[in-house]
Amino acid sequence: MLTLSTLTANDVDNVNIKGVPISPVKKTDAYHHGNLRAALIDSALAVIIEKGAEAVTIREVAARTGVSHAAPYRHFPDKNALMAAVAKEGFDLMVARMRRRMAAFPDDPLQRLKFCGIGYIEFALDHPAHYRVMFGPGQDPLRASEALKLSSAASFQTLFDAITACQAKGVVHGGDPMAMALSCWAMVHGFSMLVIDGLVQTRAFHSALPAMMDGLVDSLYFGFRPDREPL
Amino acid sequence: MLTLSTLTANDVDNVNIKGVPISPVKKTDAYHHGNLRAALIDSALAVIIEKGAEAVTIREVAARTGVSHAAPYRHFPDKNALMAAVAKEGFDLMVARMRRRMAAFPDDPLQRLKFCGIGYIEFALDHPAHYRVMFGPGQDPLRASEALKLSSAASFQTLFDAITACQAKGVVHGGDPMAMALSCWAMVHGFSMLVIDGLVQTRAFHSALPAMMDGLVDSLYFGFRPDREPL
DNA sequence: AAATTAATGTTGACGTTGTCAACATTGACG
DNA sequence: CGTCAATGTTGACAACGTCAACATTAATTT
Repeated sequence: MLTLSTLTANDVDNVNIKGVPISPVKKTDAYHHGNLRAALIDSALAVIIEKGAEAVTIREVAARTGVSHAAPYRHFPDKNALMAAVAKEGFDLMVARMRRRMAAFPDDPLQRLKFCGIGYIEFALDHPAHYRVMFGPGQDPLRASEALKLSSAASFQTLFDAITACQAKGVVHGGDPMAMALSCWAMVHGFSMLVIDGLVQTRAFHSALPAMMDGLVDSLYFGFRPDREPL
Repeated sequence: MLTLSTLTANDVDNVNIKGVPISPVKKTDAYHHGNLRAALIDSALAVIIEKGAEAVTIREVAARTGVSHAAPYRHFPDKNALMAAVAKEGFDLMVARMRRRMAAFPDDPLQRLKFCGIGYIEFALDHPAHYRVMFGPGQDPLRASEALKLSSAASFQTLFDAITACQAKGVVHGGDPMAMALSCWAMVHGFSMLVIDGLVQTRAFHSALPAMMDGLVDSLYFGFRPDREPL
């Protein structure tokens, strides 16, 4: 869930107060912005964080960036293209987070797999606005740009590679790695979405998030069979 | 993924042809519709199926129902309330599907749990438009009506009860049923969302959906440990 | 049966949206 | 210095969500 406590400094461009209309940011009286495309993406993300992806408007994003309402159309064919750029950035950041978490265990593939998944969930919960855009209904993978497809595929590929590395070491069973990767992905994606949408908190789960994540790991490694060793 | 082959008769109110503007349905020249609230929900669902939840407009829904653009405001305070009504209906249908699947195994709690999850996924994949609205960003659980909260909670409760029944019979391990229910829910929700959003097909998974579901069940029951019996 | 009230529908309007065309400004290039 | 391309602005359009005021009809009360 997006709360002030889950925000990081990297998430926030600025903060507006409820009921106070935004004053357009005046850029430095120069006609050419110089880096408008990137600035628009940053502003869009700020609006997503504050108000949700569905509240983003091209006009507000332009105003926050200090340009007129039609300027974005010089850098993005339409609104959806701007949102797709936000999504691509999110995938790149998420893969970086997954890989950084894995890097702490260079010689232990099972831990690498575990922290690959933990990195995924941490990113999603630290950047719920980004995550919602990355996996929102507005993103049709069949119409995505090649750049976005590559960024999106990298997250699954990272997970898949972590599983095949475990199989090579013999620390997981030797079944179909695609099916195993799908199970992992479904689990981490489903959990992330449920928490972001506030569906977990509303059921008063009594565990902290780390304990919930441990529960997911436990379920995936040991399964539900009654004859397993207790955690 | 929404295709003509996955639609059921219950999904479709009518079908429009691309490029052909909708002609407003003229109702029977009566001033009072008589059942407008339900008709608006049906029309909204039809638009969601055809164009996606984000393309729904109050004006188009009203036109398809044969009333003026302001008539919906006599039955719903705003657009989001209409979408929430669509979501509630979806939860009710989903829980009915889950329970109907479970009913085939009155004396086998493990099969009941398995088919509870399968019923969940089947509903989501048979009714992707409904499912997207049910779990979309537009639905804030903290602001949901009591009716919607109850309908939403019923799906989790059904899953939770299936797990505690398994524990009572000793066919799953005796850990925290809440954590186990969360793992199940994350798995079925994540899988459903990934398929609906087209993220699974684009990775060329070579299994049919039933085999994919078996893979999820396998992962959740047996886990990834290498010392388990092969499926 | 008539009058009154409530429910429900319509018309028109407003502010905002996404997006486009035409024009304006400035940086890059020859 | 002139030309061109990139990029920004202004203004306009159709459509949106939602509201107020009005219109119609069903239900209720007298």
